[in-house]
Amino acid sequence: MQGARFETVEARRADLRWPLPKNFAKRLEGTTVTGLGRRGKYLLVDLSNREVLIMHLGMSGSFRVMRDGESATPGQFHHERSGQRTHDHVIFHMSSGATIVFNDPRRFGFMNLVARAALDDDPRVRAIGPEPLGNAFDAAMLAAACAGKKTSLKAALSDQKVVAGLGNIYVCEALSRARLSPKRLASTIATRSGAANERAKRLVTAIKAVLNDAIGAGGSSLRDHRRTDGALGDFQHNFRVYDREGEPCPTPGCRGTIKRIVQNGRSTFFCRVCQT
DNA sequence: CCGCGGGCCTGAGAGC
DNA sequence: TGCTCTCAGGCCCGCG
Repeated sequence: MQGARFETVEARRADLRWPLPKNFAKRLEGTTVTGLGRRGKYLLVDLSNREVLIMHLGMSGSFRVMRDGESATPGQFHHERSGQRTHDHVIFHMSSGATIVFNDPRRFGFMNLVARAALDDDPRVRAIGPEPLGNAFDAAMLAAACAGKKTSLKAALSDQKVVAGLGNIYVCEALSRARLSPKRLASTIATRSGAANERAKRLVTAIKAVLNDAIGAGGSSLRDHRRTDGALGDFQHNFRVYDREGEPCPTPGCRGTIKRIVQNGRSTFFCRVCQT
């Protein structure tokens, strides 16, 4: 997409999580992509008309990139009926010859167009916390964001204002690696004590490591996630706790069993023995 | 202000 | 076979 022009845009369904903006396809057609970026889980496409295309995958969204006449291998996708993929809601035909297909069975994803200048003032975008893989994200920064929070560590890490980009899987996995309980009060990694500082450091190290490992493995394909070439990610095979209720804890020397509990309406997987 | 529960959607899998 | 029920990678909204 970088440097290419939108030649044709197909909006096959206008009702994603929210309605697509007025004249969505027409506003995109003819513009050129001047930059591609991301903030937290928001995908940002800078356009030559000074607008930004904002996209979010929600729970089940994925992008497929095809070049020239390439088509999907039969059976490569879920949601395929008699050769036709269902839930292909938006299709970008680019001047580079690439076709980008947005597929989203549950339609919790969305797309929007806003003026570039307005984006920086958008309260939602402004509220997004630090990028976890950035150099600025360290124990002190995480501790500051957790200070005074009267909520669980699990809920704090899931809060995009505390740190950007962590979802249910990677919060569970980071807490497992850091050997911290998801039920622990978030503020207990932020008090002015050596122990709290140690916990914050361990957690930051774990967050960065799990994200780097997952990215290296192409992400976690539980159901809908695909890489842009259609291939499955592999990180689901490396989960320590997520979706592993009843299995032995993988921590060396730990005799615990992975438990599933519900926090804030979401499943949490963890080991009560080594995660304290 | 904060935290919580419900809602938005479709599909897969379990149990009967 | 087919029904009902639960659960799923996220986020917004209204309520207390």
